[in-house]
Amino acid sequence: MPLSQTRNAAPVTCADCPIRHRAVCSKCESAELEMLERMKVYRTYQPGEAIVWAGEKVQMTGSVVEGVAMLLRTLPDGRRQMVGLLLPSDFLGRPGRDVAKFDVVAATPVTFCMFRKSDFERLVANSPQIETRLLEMTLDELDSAREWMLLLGRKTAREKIASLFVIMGRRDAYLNRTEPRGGLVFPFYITREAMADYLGLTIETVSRQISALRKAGLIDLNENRMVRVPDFAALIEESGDDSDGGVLV
Amino acid sequence: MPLSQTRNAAPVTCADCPIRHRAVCSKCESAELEMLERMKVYRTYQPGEAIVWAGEKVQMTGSVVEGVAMLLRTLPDGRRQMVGLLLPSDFLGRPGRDVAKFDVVAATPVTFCMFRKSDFERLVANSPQIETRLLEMTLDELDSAREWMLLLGRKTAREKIASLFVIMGRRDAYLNRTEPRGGLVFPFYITREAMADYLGLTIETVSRQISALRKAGLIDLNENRMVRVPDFAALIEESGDDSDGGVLV
DNA sequence: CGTCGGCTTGATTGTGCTCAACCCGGGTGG
DNA sequence: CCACCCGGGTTGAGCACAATCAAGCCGACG
Repeated sequence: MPLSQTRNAAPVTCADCPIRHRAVCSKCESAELEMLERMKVYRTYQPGEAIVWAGEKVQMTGSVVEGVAMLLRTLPDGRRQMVGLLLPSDFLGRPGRDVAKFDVVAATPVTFCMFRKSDFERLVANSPQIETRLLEMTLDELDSAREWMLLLGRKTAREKIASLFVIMGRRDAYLNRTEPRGGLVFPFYITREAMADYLGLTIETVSRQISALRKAGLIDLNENRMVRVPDFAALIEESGDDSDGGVLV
Repeated sequence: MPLSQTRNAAPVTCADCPIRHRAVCSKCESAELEMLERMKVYRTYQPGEAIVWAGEKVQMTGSVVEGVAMLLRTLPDGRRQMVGLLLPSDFLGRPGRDVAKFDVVAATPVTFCMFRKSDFERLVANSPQIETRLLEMTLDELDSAREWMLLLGRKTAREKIASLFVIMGRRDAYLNRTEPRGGLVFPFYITREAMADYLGLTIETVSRQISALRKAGLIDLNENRMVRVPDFAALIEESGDDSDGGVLV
C-alpha cells in the first residue's frame, strides 16, 4: 500500500471541470465559482490508500473528480461492509460533523477537488444554491442506500451478483448515452474483495457466483477487465428486481 | 386491516406541538409558522394501513406527530425489507419526486401533520430555514441507513436482535433523558414480523434469537410489551458493535 | 365455544461460510 | 535468464447458521 498521498495544485479551472454540471457546485454562479476556484486543492490517492479514518477529525471536504472511493464500516473483529461508493461528482464530507464515522478508501486511483472544511461550511451558510444541490445529492444517496438495504437484507448471492452487474451496466450506459437493452459491454475495475464488501458476501462466494453466471451465459468476462452482457433483460430477471425498473443510475 | 383512514382537522397549534423543536419546521419563525398552520392537515392511520403505495403519485408530505410508520421495499416474489422507520418528528416525502419509490405503512397508530406537496415545495423554495433543517435530517437518515447496512450485510442473527434492542433502548433513554447504563426498562410495541423485516430475518429466527437472549439473561420480556435490560453494556457487547459507541439515537 | 393472528418450538434442508489447495501473471532478485 | 514470491482469483470439501416446513400454544374477539 502506498504510504503517501499525492498533492497537486489545481490543474483545471472550474469552467473546464468534467464534473462541473453534476457536482455540489453545479448551481453556482460566477462569483461563487471564483471563490471556489481560490479555495480548491486537488489531491490524488492510490488504490487502497486511506482518505479518511473513522474516528479522526475531518479537515477537508470535497468532490470526486475522477476515480472511485469507498465508504467502509468495520466491526471490532474485522468484518467489513461497504456503506457508500463515491463516483465522479459525488461529495465527501458531512457539513456539521467534525469526526468521521466511516473509513474512506480509494478503490481506484482517485482525484478529489477539496476545500478546507471550515471554508466550505462558511460558503454553504451564505449560498442557498450549494445547499439546495447538497440536499438533492443527499436525497439521491439516501435512495440508493435504501435500494442497497433491500439487496443486503433479502437477496440471494446469485441475485446480489446479478444486481451488481445491472447497476454497473446501467451506470455505464447512462454515462455513455448508450442503450442498455440488448448486448452491452463495459469495463469493470473493481476487485473481488470490493465486490464482497459491497454485497455482504465472501470473496469465495463472489467468485463462485460469477462463474455460475458465466456458465449460464448471462455474462462474459473473457477479455481483460471487460464484461459483456448479451441479454440485459435476462440479467435483470436474474437480479430478482422488477424488470420495469427503467430508471437509470 | 382497516379500510379507511381517519382525517381530522388539526387539533393542535404549532406552538403546542410535541415535535415543534425537532421536526422540519423547528427553525421556522412566526410568519412561516402561521403559513404552515393554515396549510396543515392531521391524518391518522391504523396499524397495517397503507399511507403511500410505491409507484403511485404522491400528493401529500408531512411529519410524524405520534406513532411509527415503516418504509418498505418489496421484491416481485414477495420478499420484503424495511428500509426506513419514521418516528415522531421524522419527515415523509421527498421534495422533487412525485412518484413514491417505497410503500409506507403504519406500524402503530400513527398521526401525521401533512401538507399538500405543491404547497410545501413552494414554501421550501422560499424558506432557507426549512431547507437547512431538511438537509440536516436527511444527513442523519443517511447515517443511520449506513449503520443499518452494516447490520444487514455482516451481522449474525443474534447480533441483529441484540442491536435492535440496543437501538430501541438508546432511543428511549434519549427521549426520556435517562441513563442507558445499568438497568433499563422500555416499551416495545413492534411485532415479530416488523422486526424480521427490519433485520432481514424470518419471524422464526427472530423468535428463536429472542428466546436465546432471554435464556442468557440479557433481556427480560415478562411483563406485557415491556423489555428490561439488566446490563446494557453486556447487550452492546452481544450486538457486535464497538462498545464505545456512546452516541445516542 | 370456535376462530384467527401473533408467537414459539421442533425437525430438516440448503445456502453461503470456512478452511484449504491450487492457478496465474507480474514483479523482483540472484 | 530463470527462480521465487506475492496478490488476486478459482475451485473443492465440509460445516454451520438461518430458512423452510410443520405443529401447537395462547389471548383476543366474535
